[in-house]
Amino acid sequence: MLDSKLRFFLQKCLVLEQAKQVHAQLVVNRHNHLESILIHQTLHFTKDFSRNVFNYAKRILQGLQISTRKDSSFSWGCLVRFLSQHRKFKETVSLYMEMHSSGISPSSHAITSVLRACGKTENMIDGNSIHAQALKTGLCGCVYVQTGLVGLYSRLGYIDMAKKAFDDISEKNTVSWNSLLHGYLESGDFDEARRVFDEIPEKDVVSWNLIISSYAKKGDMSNACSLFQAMPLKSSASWNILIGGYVNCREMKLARTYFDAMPQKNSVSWITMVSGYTKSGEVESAEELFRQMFKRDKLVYDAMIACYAQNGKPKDALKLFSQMLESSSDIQPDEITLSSVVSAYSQLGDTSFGSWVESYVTEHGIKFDDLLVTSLIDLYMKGGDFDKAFKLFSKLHKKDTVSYSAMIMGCGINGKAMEANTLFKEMVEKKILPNLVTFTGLLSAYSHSGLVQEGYKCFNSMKDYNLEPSADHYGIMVDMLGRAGRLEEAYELIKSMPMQANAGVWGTLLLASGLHNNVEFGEIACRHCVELETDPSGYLSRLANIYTSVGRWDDARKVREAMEEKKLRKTLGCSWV
DNA sequence: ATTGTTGTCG
Repeated sequence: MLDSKLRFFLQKCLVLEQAKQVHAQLVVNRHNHLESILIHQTLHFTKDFSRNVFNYAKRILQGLQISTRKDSSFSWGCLVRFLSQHRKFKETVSLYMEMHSSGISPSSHAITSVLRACGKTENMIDGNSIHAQALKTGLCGCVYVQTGLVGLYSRLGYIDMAKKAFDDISEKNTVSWNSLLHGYLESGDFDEARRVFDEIPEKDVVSWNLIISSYAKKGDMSNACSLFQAMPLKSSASWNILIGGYVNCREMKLARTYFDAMPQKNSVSWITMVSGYTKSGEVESAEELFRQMFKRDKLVYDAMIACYAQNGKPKDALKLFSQMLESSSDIQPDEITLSSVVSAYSQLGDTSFGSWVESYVTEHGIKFDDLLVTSLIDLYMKGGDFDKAFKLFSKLHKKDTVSYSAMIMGCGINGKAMEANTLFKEMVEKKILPNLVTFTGLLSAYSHSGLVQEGYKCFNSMKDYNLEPSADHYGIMVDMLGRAGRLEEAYELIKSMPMQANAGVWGTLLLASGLHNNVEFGEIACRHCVELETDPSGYLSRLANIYTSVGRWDDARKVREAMEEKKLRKTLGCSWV
């Protein structure tokens, strides 16, 4: 009688404080066996992750004395599942291991949760041993556990093992089928995936979403779209997948069409659109959407801050960041937010923010991951704080193309050719492939140090890495040759460019011509600049200076007059070439 | 309970 009353009361138990009161009652009345249910209820009704609730539940669990093996297995399972549901995957695995070493046999809840966690963290080693434990404890007859195994092997790319686990399931449900489908898609076996999809007896919305998502990822939007139209019931995720597909193809107009047509937009829809506008550089459109958003979560802020940071608007990024800090207390920046913010500060050349981030991270228990460290390396290198940058660089768990490029780029800006060269050699030895940014850094390092021969060698070696020099790379070469006084050579290099030379490249030649008082190339360069830019006054005054420096006062005066009269560009262009 | 969609560094 009392049991059922308490049970009923426990179901109403939503908040930690209430749970504590009930717990006290249970202890007084020695209802130890109900404490497991209390743990379950408390965790079950905690929608957002709360460290307090978790610690509380764990404390009760450790204090359980007269509980049966079955009770504690159940409670541990609830706790493990709680962590997994709130995406604390590393902790999920360690809690499971703690349970295992306490001699508690796992429940099916615990096994499925920990399998999921292993899948998400790509932890095959623990995944395998958990598989073995499931076999030993006889839980491999449970569909959920078996499906969990299919999911684990699918996610980690062991499609043969996934298939084997799938075949072992006697009563396959749709989730089992979907997990297998996911496996074939993940392993890139698209034909088999399509066969599995067609074979699924009762396709649900996830089955459709999986196959549509794979078409969208391949960029095959016509198939993605026709399947989308064919599916009987669409979820928000279905729409988001389609929108995401168009975003990946830079088809922002179409993405917007579906976004506008979508009946129930969720946060993912908005973020997908904002990040799409970010990649295509349409900052105003992103802003427009951001303004329209009624409820902004952390990820939306992250997306918008990244939008500003990636599109050369660091001040706007910082403004939004401080707005985010002020807006509400439950939105807390994490390592992802901070890496965009650091990138903004880096563009402003403000190194002082680095120490703020470093203390903020330790104070708030934010993960200091390689991505955030890389953005700090960039900040310190650009600001000339090489000691800090090198220290962080050595602390990276895994050095990759981006972190090496950040280092080399910093060397380039600061004219450290030796260091850049050493870093480059190091990365080649480690088989880390350089990319266009790496070479931008290297070339500018050589250019700043006047190492023309090295620069040429480097420029020519780009094709060995299947890299096509961009206009910027040509620009650096022109700068290097120009500074060395090899203007003719620089001009020839520009003429050999496979793409149209931009105003930046010609402007570099103009600058170099001024450095060496060379009228011939100064005129050529200036003519091109005037053609390419709307406001030519800067270029014209440079040319005028060149005329002055060689004593051609008349020409200098003509150019200056023309500038003031604001004559049409065309007229100007013809008058002195 | 197990599956699908979103944000970060050069």
